Amino acid sequence: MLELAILGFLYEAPLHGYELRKRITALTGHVKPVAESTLYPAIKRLEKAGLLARATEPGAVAAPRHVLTLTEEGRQELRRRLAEPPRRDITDENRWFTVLAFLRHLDDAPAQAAVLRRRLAFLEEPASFFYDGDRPLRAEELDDPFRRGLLTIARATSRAELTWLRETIGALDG
Amino acid sequence: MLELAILGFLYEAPLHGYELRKRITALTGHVKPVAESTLYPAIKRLEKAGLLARATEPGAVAAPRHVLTLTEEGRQELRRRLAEPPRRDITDENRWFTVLAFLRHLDDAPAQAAVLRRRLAFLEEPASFFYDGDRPLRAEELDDPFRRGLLTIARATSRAELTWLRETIGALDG
DNA sequence: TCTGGATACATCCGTTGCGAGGTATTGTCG
DNA sequence: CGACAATACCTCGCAACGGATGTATCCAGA
Repeated sequence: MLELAILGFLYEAPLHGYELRKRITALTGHVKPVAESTLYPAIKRLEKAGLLARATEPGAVAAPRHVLTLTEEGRQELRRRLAEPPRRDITDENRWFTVLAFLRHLDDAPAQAAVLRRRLAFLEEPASFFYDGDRPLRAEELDDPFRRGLLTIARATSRAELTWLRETIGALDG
Repeated sequence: MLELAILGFLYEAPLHGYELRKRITALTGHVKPVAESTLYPAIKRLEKAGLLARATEPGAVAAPRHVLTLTEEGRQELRRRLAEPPRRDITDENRWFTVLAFLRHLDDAPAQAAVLRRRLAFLEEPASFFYDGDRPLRAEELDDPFRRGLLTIARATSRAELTWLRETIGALDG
C-alpha cells in the first residue's frame, strides 16, 4: 500500500522524499501515520527494483534533496498494480482508498470500471461480523450497543459506497 | 489488533485455536484475513506473557485441541487495552471496529463513554485527503471522479458514525 | 477403496513496519 | 545570540505478517 502511494504520487510529478512523505501523510496519515523508517526503505526497494531513479539536488532550504522520478518500468508497474490489485487492496478500506486515489492514472475506462466492479462484488457479498452458527446476526438481534453500532456504521458506509459505485460504473460504461 | 481480538473472544469463553480463528475470521476476515501463521505465534506470545493458559484435550473430531483460557492477568490486560487504546486503535477503522466489538467487556459506562469520546474527537478533527497547500480540498473541487468518490464515501461514513457516537455517549451519560 | 475436505496444530523464511536514535542545515523568535 | 522548529535524509533491531509447507485424524462421497 505504501509502495502504491509512492508510485502514485511520483506518477504525477517528481518529488523528493520529504515532500512525498507529506503527501502520503495527508492521504492516509490521519488514519495510519507513515513512519520515516518505513518510507525511506520503501523508496530504496523501489529504486533497487528499477522503478524509480534518484537525482541529488542542492537543498532549497536545508540538506540536499533526492528528487525521485519514476522510470518507464515504474510507470508501467503502477498501471499494472492499479489494473490488477490483489484481493487485499479491494477488501481493506485503507488499501482500497489508496487504489481509488490513483485509479485515474489507469488511462482506460473499461479497466477502471473492472476494478470498481471487483469492489462492488465484494461489497455485495453477504457478510456480517457476528454469527449464530452459520446465520449472520442482524444489528437488531444484538443486545450489545457497541456491536449494534458497529453493524449500523458498517451498513451505512456500505450503502453510500454501493450507490457511488453503481453510479460511477454506469458513467464509465455509458 | 489480533491480540485484542484473541483476548476479547477468550474473555467470553475458553476456546481452542481453530475455533478462535473462525470467530476472528468472521469478525475481521472478510476485510483482512488472518493467516494461521499469524494466529498461532500470537497465541504463543500471549501465553508466554502469562495472559492465557493452555489445556490439551483429546480432539472431538480430529487432532487434540488446545483449549485456551484467559488468566486473571489476561482479563485485566483486556480491560486495560480497552480502557486505554493506543491512538492507532482509535484512528484505524479496522482496529477501531475490534475495540468496539469488545468494548462491552469494559464494565464501566463512564470508561466506555471516554473511549467513544476519543473516537468522536478524532472524527471531528477537520481532515481531508487532498490539499491545495494547506487548504483541504472539498469533494466538489476535484475533477477526478475517483477522488471525489473517496471523499464522498468518507464523509458519509463519518456522518453515520458521528450520529451514532453522539447518541450512544448521551445514553451512557444519561 | 481412495480421494478430498474439514478439523487441528505447527514451523520456516522472507518481507514489511515501526520505534528509537542519529546527522546536518536553515530560518525564526525571544 | 542561543534555543528550537522545520527541513531533509538515514540506520538498527525487533516485532508482526503472510505464503508455503508439513503432520495427523476423521468423515463423506465417488
